[in-house]
Amino acid sequence: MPTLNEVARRAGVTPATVSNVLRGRGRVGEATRQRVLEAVQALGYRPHLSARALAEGRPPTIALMVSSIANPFYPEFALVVENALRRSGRFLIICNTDGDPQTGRAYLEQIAGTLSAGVLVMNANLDFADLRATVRRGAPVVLCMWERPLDPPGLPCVAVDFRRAGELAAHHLLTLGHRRIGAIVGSKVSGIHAARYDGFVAAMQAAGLDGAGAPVRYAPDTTQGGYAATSELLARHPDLTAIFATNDLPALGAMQAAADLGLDVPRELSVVGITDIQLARESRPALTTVAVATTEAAELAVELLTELVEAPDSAAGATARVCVVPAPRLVVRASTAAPRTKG
Amino acid sequence: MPTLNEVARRAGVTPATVSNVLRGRGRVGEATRQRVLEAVQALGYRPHLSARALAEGRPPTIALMVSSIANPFYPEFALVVENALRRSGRFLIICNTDGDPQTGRAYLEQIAGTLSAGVLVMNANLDFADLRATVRRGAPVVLCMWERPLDPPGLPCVAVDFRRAGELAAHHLLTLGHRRIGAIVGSKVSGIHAARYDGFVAAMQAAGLDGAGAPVRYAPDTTQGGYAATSELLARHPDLTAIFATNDLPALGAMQAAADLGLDVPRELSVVGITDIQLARESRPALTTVAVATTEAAELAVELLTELVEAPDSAAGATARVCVVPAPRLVVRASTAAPRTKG
DNA sequence: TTGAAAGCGCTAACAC
DNA sequence: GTGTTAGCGCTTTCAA
Repeated sequence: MPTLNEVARRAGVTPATVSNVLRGRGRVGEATRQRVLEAVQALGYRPHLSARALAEGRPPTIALMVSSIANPFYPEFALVVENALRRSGRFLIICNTDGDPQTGRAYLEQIAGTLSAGVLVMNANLDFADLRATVRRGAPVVLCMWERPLDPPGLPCVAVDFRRAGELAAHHLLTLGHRRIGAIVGSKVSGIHAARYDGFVAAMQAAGLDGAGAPVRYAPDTTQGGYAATSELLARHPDLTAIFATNDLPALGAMQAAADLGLDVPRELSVVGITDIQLARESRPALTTVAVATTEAAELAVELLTELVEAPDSAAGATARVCVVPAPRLVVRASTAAPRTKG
Repeated sequence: MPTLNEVARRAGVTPATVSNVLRGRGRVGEATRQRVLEAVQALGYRPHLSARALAEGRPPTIALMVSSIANPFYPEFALVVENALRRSGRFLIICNTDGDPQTGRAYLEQIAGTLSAGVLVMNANLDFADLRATVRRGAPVVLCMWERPLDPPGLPCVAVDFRRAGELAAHHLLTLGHRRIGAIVGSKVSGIHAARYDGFVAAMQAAGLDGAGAPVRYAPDTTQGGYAATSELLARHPDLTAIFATNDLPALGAMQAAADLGLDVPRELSVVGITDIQLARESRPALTTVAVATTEAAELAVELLTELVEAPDSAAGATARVCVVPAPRLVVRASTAAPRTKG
């Protein structure tokens, strides 16, 4: 592969000039400019990105940390991220942590700052201490889809009001007339779905019900998790008329469980989720859910990170800016309906 | 961030020695070894991957080209790829081509050889000429999931016998007693699903039916595509008792169309797909499909590419090795059954 | 407007 | 065993 030097030689100029031409820096005479361009063309020259990364002090690369890219939510997000990065001439490294903080730390230590200029963090179960260390090492970190806008994490983040999302979902069920509602909370209590559940509880209480006392199960954030949780809930509380799930995947699992139990959704059981992933539209019955602004969040996250990466690095860490995306909104589909009149 | 040099200074040795210690090359005295390790520890040193890439002449990175990571098949594949790479200390760059050869070429030209040591190609609609140019530039290319083992593409590849998969799927329907079967072929005729359709036609003919004459629709490789194609097929040929789709996504779309038409699957319409993606298990009814060895293919692809990347580069391009994964196998679930007796 | 030169952080011969 | 010396290909002052 031809190098800058070879191009320079061929054009009868120095490497510095070629560099200037290629990146539009510094003044270059139109004649030399042309000669350089021709040489580039003739040789099929492409800049060596690793060399450039070294010289510039930062790679054209961003890392996206996820627990598993196979979770149906992540690819939708990653797609937008990749597009946004591509537009700015950057590239995307996918880091699967397998939900293991150790793996996450290993990734951060290896590539942050040396192979990736910055880090985008989805729900990857990372230690905040590791993230802060990463920032100290000079690689900005942005948290994507932070759940509680009012309770900033001390790191730059894009926040989504998931508490509100929980409220909206619960409120929808209540409005339909449901009173005996079971809740499925993805990941552990202290986990990131707490805000969504808080919203549910609040909406229930606002309706004069004992929200915190409603049947609840904590389950892995998967269809299987939702399936198992629903089976249990229904076994223990056969009178439930609706299921509130903090995420779409468990909600989809709830619908499967209902189907396997011979329960008609929504006639005999209503199900509502949160997020509005692609699958929610495609399931039968289609899932009623609360849509969050995924695309906007992804774009904001990239924008924010890009800014930090390019910032004169002092200002970067100090800011810890919080961007809030548009409010979640209810999307009514076919998985919810008024409860059957008893009898 | 501390550099090799600083570590060396602190340990009272030269950079070369530190390098040797860190990568276990060359002989180093146990005492110095310890001192170096301590210095590394104390300073929190991590190698600068971009610098190393430059010096070694190749980055620790592999590019995976896909048309869109949001296609449910890719993340499953990418997950395995990432894991395999991680085990060998490499990193994964995701390149979405949006199905556009131009975008694909731009990616290849930019990163192949300079930011990624090699390229893994899924069905990303790339020009073969561009791929060959990439190889010439020194970046090995491996085609993942090549469809026709008997018809190698002239590039190293991992092949899956999709023709056989098509046969298996069709044969299953025929065995159940179906005779009026509609086919949905993902992507265009000349496209990569041709082998699967060939298998279908062959199986039909073997059963004494006019395979090539069976109702067929070409559709985008998506649920929507399958939905639309099924609606059309059923409108035109109300007597169809089964749908054969060359991929799971369109098959899932077919089931949705059936549901929306009030047709019971499998009682009134059987549906079979190919691939066995996660969703196939999770749909209701669960999809009968032909499983291909995705995991094995992903691992083989990484293995093959790694070999080529590390090869003394002359031998690399010449080989064009073809690895074949285990044969596809039928997975019977709930979306297929014997056709209803007429009347 | 262009050139010369120093260096980014690391590796790899080869010499001691 | 350990040090010396050259780069890898590019960017970026600073001079000319």
